[in-house]
Amino acid sequence: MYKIGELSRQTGLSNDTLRYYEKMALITPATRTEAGYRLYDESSLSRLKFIQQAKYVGFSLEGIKELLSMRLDKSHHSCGEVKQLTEDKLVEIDNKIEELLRIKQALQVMNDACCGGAVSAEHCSILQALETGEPVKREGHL
Amino acid sequence: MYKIGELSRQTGLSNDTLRYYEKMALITPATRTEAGYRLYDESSLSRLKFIQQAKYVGFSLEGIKELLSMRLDKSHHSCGEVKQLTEDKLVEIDNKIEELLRIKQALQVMNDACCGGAVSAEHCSILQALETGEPVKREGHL
DNA sequence: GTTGACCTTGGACCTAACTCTAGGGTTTAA
DNA sequence: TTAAACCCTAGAGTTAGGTCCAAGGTCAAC
Repeated sequence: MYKIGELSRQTGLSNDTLRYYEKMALITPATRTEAGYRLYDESSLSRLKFIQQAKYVGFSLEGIKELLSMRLDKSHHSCGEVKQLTEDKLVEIDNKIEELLRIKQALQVMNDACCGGAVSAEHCSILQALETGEPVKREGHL
Repeated sequence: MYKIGELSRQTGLSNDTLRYYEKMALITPATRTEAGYRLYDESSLSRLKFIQQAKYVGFSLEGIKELLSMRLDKSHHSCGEVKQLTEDKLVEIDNKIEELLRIKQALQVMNDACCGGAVSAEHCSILQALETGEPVKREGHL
């Protein structure tokens, strides 16, 4: 049985974060000492490893809570249910990527059109593009 | 001169958002009526269009503040300064995209390995992968 | 028997960009 | 003259995922 500091060392999560996860109902200490100290066992540790892994692949704490409930009661959940969660997450990630690519594209066009030199920004094509919403073809002084 | 509601209609931003931008020092009404009503002119409108465009290409309000100060005093800023901002933003976007691609890749591997059927999640490869941090090659029952 | 490391709680604070509320004043049209 | 539509302010609330703080209890070593 570990106290919170030991679990913190094992997982790399701070004491505060562990208590926060408890408040969010992601983990619970196996028991408490008479003095009220949290005591954790191996299952807490494996649960936390699971949580960290799920975080690493982009799940929010809410999503992780769902995953954990399926993990805890595997026999009453199907592969399909679990896979739905990862598929939803994949769609979400794809949308974010697409949005970022849109932004990147727009920025890139503006950026490429600008000379970037020490010349005054008077005719800067970036500022002009932001002004109009239209990409500028090429800077006049080039 | 428009009152705030009119500017709101012109820009699609809420009154609250306009007042918020003012508090963040992004805009200022040209003047006020005796009763204290904000009155805006064309320059406020063009400034807001600029802000909206900059937002659209991923700038934060802080970043926009920098852009605005260069826009306001173009002769004392160089193209290079402006371009630096867009280049920094591009790097930031690229990093975010890369992180999302990493996540997507990890999720995709897990997701592809799972049968996703109505079968019990007892041996679900997704749950196993989250358990171990190792992708599972193929589900046993396949 | 006291120092220092550890643990407890409740609650405040952080970021970013709003959004909403309460309580009140103004303008306009019927 | 009154009702609707508009405007004002200050300040609280929202989201996610923590982080920090104060005030205090516990435990081990020296």
